[in-house]
Amino acid sequence: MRGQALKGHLDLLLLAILADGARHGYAIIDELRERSDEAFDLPEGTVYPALHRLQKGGFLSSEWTEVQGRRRRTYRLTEQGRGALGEQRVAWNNFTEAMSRVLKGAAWPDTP
Amino acid sequence: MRGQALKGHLDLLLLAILADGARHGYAIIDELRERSDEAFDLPEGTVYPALHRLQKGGFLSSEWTEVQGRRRRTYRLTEQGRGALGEQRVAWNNFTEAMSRVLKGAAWPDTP
DNA sequence: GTTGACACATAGCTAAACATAGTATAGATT
DNA sequence: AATCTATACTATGTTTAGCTATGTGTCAAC
Repeated sequence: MRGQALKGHLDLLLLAILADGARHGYAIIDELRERSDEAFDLPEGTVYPALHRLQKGGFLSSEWTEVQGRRRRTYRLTEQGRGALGEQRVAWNNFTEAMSRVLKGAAWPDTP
Repeated sequence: MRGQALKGHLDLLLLAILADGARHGYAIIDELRERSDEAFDLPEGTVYPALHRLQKGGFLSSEWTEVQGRRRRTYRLTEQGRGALGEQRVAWNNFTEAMSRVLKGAAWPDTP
């Protein structure tokens, strides 16, 4: 996927993944890749800072766990995060609808 | 509409508007606002630099016209711009489909 | 003992949307 | 006459957020 498409929509993706249950960062990356059919193959440098930002904003909580010698930081949605997910879903729907209205008006270059 | 949602999708919008015929910057802003039902009310500081960027990239051509004492720079799609519009439409579809796949998996906070 | 998957962190770059301000004309309002 | 509003473009600077790059460390496999 071309790079900057998900600008501004990454938070929604992360919140949506975590709405299905608490996960650690690496697992979130995996699941994003799988659910999107490889479309979203996000680098760690994208996801980890975003998770930190969301936690700082109060949308996520986290705790350290240790699994077979490997430390993991497991994130889960807060109440506020659940609310934000709902809002961002609505915003996403509004956005795509506005996009379609604009795109619908335009002539298709490939179809005469 | 919340500001930064269209990050990375503005070019597609501009190309789509211009696919219906040549227009000058201010008219593009107007039509974007109308077609989107006020959702996209973009400031000039967003649109004009984007038009310059698209022209610099070879996707648009422009010429000065004078209408009732007011100078206008009228933009039109180049052949390359028409191609880019097609590509970006496909990319947009892929993007929204990937988003829905991720969002579909997630539990809705409002619906039990 | 080196490679590769797992798992996290962060300093710094960059692009792009946006804020802000400035220039200038035309027409309506005061 | 003066001011305001809409029209129309330009330039400068800020900010945000995704990404690159790099570093740390564990474990299993080869």
